[in-house]
Amino acid sequence: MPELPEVESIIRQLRKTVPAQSIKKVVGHYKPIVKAPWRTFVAALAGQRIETFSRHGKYMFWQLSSGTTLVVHLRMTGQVMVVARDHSGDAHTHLEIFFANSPQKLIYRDVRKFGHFELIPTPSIPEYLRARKLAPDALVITPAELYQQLQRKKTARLKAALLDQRVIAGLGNIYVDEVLIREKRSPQLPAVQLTAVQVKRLLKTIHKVLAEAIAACGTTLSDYIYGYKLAGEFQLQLRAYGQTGKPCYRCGTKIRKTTIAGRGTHYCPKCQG
DNA sequence: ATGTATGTTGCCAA
DNA sequence: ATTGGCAACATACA
Repeated sequence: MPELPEVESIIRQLRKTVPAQSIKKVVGHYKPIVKAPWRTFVAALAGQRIETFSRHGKYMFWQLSSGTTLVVHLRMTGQVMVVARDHSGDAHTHLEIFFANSPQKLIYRDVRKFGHFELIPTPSIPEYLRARKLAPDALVITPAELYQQLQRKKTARLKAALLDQRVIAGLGNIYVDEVLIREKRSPQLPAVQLTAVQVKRLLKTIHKVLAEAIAACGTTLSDYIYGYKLAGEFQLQLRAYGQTGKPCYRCGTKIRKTTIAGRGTHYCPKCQG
């Protein structure tokens, strides 16, 4: 579910709401969410404060006072939220983090259990990104870098290339479709065919769409940020994703849906060829 | 009811 | 080396 704008919205909310106190207790209801042995995880968190929250693409980094960082990836359905200490979780609540002297707790909920928590030394964050071959974040990457990555693609279509986190980090299925319809660019186009000038314009559109989505607190339905007073209102501005059969905002042609690289792809057959 | 789709990513094999 | 397919899991909806 969460792409760059959603993760950014969540991080901003966490900065405002996660207690500054040290962690008092960690409870696991479904421990495989955590990559480390459970005892190791509990020992690493106990007594630490979560000092900073940062993001690269869809990865979150929660920096602990001890010099360890918690890498959190929500995959499709992960949710983190701060709720009352006595809030009773449902069957999908897998982790609970309690703080000293705080009426609040931080919980992790994930219907599909794809998300995960990892423990790494804070100084090795760059190494972690390198090991995953993660491209620069979509808000940071330069036109030249994006062009270079797209040029390396032999046959991949633009849609598939933009979903590839080793090309540009942070875009997912929703925002790629939203960017391409605004750019009047076919998702089927071989990525390698874009010129440097076209890539520069494409990146501008990427920045614009992401900025608008962040301003709207993301797209995904209210529940992704359940517990917060944030709705995720970018869905009101969707022009392609989920709009199958509806008129294109630009020319009125009906939006079509197809499959590219295994992903549902929404596009205007007239504007986007 | 049975099959299909769902925002992600890593692993597999062609 | 690249790329597409599938699995990990649970739910909603034709």
